[in-house]
Amino acid sequence: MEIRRADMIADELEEAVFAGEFGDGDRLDEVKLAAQFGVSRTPLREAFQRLIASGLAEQIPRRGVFVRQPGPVELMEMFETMAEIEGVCGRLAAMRISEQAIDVLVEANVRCQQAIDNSDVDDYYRENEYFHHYIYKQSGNSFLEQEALRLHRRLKPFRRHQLRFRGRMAQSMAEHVAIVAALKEGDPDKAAQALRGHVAIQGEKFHLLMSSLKTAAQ
Amino acid sequence: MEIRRADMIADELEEAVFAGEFGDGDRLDEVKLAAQFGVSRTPLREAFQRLIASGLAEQIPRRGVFVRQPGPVELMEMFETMAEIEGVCGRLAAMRISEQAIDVLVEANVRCQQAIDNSDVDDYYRENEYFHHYIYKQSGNSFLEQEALRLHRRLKPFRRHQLRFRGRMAQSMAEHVAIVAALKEGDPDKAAQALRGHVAIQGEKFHLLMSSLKTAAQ
DNA sequence: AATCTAATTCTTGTATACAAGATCGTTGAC
DNA sequence: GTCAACGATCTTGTATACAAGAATTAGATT
Repeated sequence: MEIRRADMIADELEEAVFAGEFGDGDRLDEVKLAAQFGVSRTPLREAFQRLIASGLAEQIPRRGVFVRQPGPVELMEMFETMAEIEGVCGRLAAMRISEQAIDVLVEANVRCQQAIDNSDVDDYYRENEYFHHYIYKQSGNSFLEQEALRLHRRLKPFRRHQLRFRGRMAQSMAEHVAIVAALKEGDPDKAAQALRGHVAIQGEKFHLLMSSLKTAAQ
Repeated sequence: MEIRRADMIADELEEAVFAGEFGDGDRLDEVKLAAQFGVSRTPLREAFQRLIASGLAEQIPRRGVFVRQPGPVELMEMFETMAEIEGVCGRLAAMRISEQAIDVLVEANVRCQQAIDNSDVDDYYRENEYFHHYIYKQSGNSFLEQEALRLHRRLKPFRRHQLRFRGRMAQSMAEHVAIVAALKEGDPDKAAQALRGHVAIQGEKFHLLMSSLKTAAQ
């Protein structure tokens, strides 16, 4: 399907920006990157337009394209927005979720718990992601689901570190259980609140995020 | 600032898609549009990438770029998402808004009421937009604000018709008053609910939207 | 030494050229 | 008459060429 070099380059560049391979303000050098990817400038420039439209880079006419990494303030705003959007997904899901779908979430939580028992952070991470994505879907609103996925993906690199701390997985797990309970009750406000609280950056998590930012900035 | 023809073309094409000048599935013909804009294919293809990244068009490799107009289902989903996001803005604004900012909203509502008294739909529309945008800003989260503005803008062409019906402006006005009251009280849940209800498509509005869709589809 | 200026070099933005896949129409077989 | 195969034509994707604005450097002037 994806025969266009430009598309693949856009994906790779996006990945590179997410991975922090470019710092804030770095210029995306057309000729250097063209040489690196072994193509001409044309497909690169098309790829750039995608990054720009996604807010990953900024273009200054006649000067070039510069990557835009979120600073601490924007990052907090993004996390707050994510928390609120997850809350919204929970609100809608509480009204629409089926019994079978609840069972799926329960099973996902079982696998989460197993990952904790095995102290397998990567596995927990994967199951946790599945849990959240599944709730997005249960909002019954695929437009909202896509928006949630988009933001979730954008924040992924910054969320990574958060679980690797004493007690975080267990607490996160307990919150998952509360979320499922609220969904099972069909209580929209309770589900929204549970998800908001689960995702929000507060207390200890704030400091973890900030310290991870400093190491990433180097 | 905007010296790039590609940027201007992207803006114009976006506007054209919003205005419904292209139907769902219409192919964006590179050579025809290039002739129309009086440029070569290169800047056009860069502009396309922006539309694609914004979800306004879809690219099928080696086949072309096709505009993607939301159907009734997606449109309902978008309006529901808008309602929820406005609710979120209201929730946060209720916790953060200042006295002065509330005064600004009160004044905006006065102008709205004047527009109603003059039966000036366009003026009401403009003031209404200002009211909503101002609430986005009062969320104190500029990332969320931008997301809200983006979706608001996307839905603009479909919202246009809704006000042109008997009693809609008056009811909308009453809801504005209730929203400001909830914000003044500093009650997040009440503000959220008021905004959700104000924006949501329900009852009569649903039929208006659907009928406007049919006329637009021709 | 510092600064202003002019010439050179680099980089971006757009046009054009070319290669390869997709579309369409025609012909021929059944 | 239908369908399949083939060729002509069109369209896309990428490379290259060229023009113009930006950055840089060297030189002249104070």
